[in-house]
Amino acid sequence: MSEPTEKPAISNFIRNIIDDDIANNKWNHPVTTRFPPEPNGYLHYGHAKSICLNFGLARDYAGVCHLRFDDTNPEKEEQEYVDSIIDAVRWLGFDWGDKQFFASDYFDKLYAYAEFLIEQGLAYVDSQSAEAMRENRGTHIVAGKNSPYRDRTPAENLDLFRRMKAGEFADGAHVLRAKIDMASPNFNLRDPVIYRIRHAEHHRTGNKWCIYPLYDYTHCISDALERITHSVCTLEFEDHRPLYDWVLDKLQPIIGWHPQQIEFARLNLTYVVLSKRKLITLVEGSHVDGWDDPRLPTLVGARRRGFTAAGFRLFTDRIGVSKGDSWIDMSILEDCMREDLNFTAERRIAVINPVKLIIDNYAEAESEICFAPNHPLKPELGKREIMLSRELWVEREDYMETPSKGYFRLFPGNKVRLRYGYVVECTHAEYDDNGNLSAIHCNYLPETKSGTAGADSVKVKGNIHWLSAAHASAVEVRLYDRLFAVPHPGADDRDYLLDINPDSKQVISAYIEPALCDIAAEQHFQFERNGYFVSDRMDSKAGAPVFNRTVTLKDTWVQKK
RNA sequence: AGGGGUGUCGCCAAGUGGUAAGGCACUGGAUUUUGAUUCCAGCAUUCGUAGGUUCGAUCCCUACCACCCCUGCCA
Repeated sequence: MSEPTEKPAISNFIRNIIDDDIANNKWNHPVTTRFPPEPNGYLHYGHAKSICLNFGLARDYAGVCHLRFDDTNPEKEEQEYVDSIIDAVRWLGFDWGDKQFFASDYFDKLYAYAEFLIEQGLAYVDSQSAEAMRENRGTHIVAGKNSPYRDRTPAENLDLFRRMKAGEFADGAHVLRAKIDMASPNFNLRDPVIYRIRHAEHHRTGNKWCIYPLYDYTHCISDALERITHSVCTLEFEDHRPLYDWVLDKLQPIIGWHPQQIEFARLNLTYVVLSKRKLITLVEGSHVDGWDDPRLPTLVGARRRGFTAAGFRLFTDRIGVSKGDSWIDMSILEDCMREDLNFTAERRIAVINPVKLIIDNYAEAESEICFAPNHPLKPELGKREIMLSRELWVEREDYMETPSKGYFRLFPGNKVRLRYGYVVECTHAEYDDNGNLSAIHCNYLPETKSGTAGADSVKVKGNIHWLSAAHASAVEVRLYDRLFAVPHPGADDRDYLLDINPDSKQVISAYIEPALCDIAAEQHFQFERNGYFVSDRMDSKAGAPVFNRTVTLKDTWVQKK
């Protein structure tokens, strides 16, 4: 077994473009990408794809990837989100050195370039109302109408624009528009607004500005100023590329750099929702326990769930990148987490759904030590001691009064191994007044202790985990499952809230090895035969960890049933 | 007077005028004190459909079909 490494990347359309550019020495500049979030919310799995893609490209081509906050909308953006985004990208394992920028860093330049466009007759101040502008924009089949203000002179525009900046006008009184083509079949070119008046405090520039540039104008210029070579964004910006190119073409004389915008298909994942609007509803409607709920597809949630950065990187490589709309099944992500955790996580024992197993021929007062390896793939991690005694906790699912075909665990007359301990033969079980299983009885075979010469003298198929009832500790464990019960929540205009999986969170008390009580927060373990768990980084307390189930182990037995 | 994209195995995804990579899933079989892991083998005569060009087409041409995106002073 070797460490799961991220394989050499296979060809994709973005790499092909970069390879060509390098072959042609197009840039004479290191490959430079950027991850450009707007700090107005929490990052989710979809962002992880973009982050791994952009930073991965920079890493593979020995270039750099900038982290740039697209903070041009003062009404929505907050420092809190900036901080959480920084945490998330770092957590995913990437580093951007001093290449951290804000679009708001460029407000002065953006403004100066706007004056340049006005002077060139390429932008004008429009004083129509928002409604009038919408009406005059036209439709799919009708060309837009020119604004009555479209022919203002550069001098008049300059004067108005400067007064907009000076705060002489109310919000919405005027906008600055690029003068392109109101009849263009591409709406983005029907004289797009590039500046609007907003008397609002900005999280970084405070009250310095009351006019703010819009995305299409800001993004391309920010890219160019940072000498980005490949500006990778999602498909819905394909229609914006002509505008991206228009702005940079017009500004070529003063900026002299023109990155290539490349669009890829955003991530679609089954069994979750990724739209910001829906995530907000889930949080505000208390369908989940906040933005870092382990069931939510946010990165803060993923981290609490026990998902790992390496797992996300593996996932990104595994799903590839293309321009085709596609749906990735949640099982792919879960499997990536298993693959990482299988190598990474130490093994421990926990009994999640306990029932007593009584070894009738084991002396009541007695107990003994058994040894369990901490990681079957890494013997260098050593072994730990586990106490065995007469009364044990085992999983309810490990007993069947009348076994179904192929079942090879506990049932009367059958032998199984108590993992790392003895082979026992099941004799009978007890039931309470309600008919529920209350205890299982067995006898052990003293010569079969694991690690002794006679260990293999009796061959058994079944192998179950257990904990000494007298020694085990009880802790809170949260069993998480997929948030939605169907692959495509809300498909066919159904209310997606109706598709929520009612059993996505189960809080239970489970038994664990006593030493586990002292572990630190955010430690990953495989609870043998149960799955991967992590000590919750928010709710664990000294001596009293809380465990979150990250993902179960693959189980071909339940599949067969 | 609409425009921009995408269609290759169940799910992703390479490829490209010379006869369909890879991964995941799945199915066998081996190993296994986790029904896990690991290992080995199998898994598209076919590339949305129909025509055309060509010795040869998934690739070029034509038409058609399906799906996604676009009329914020959001990003």
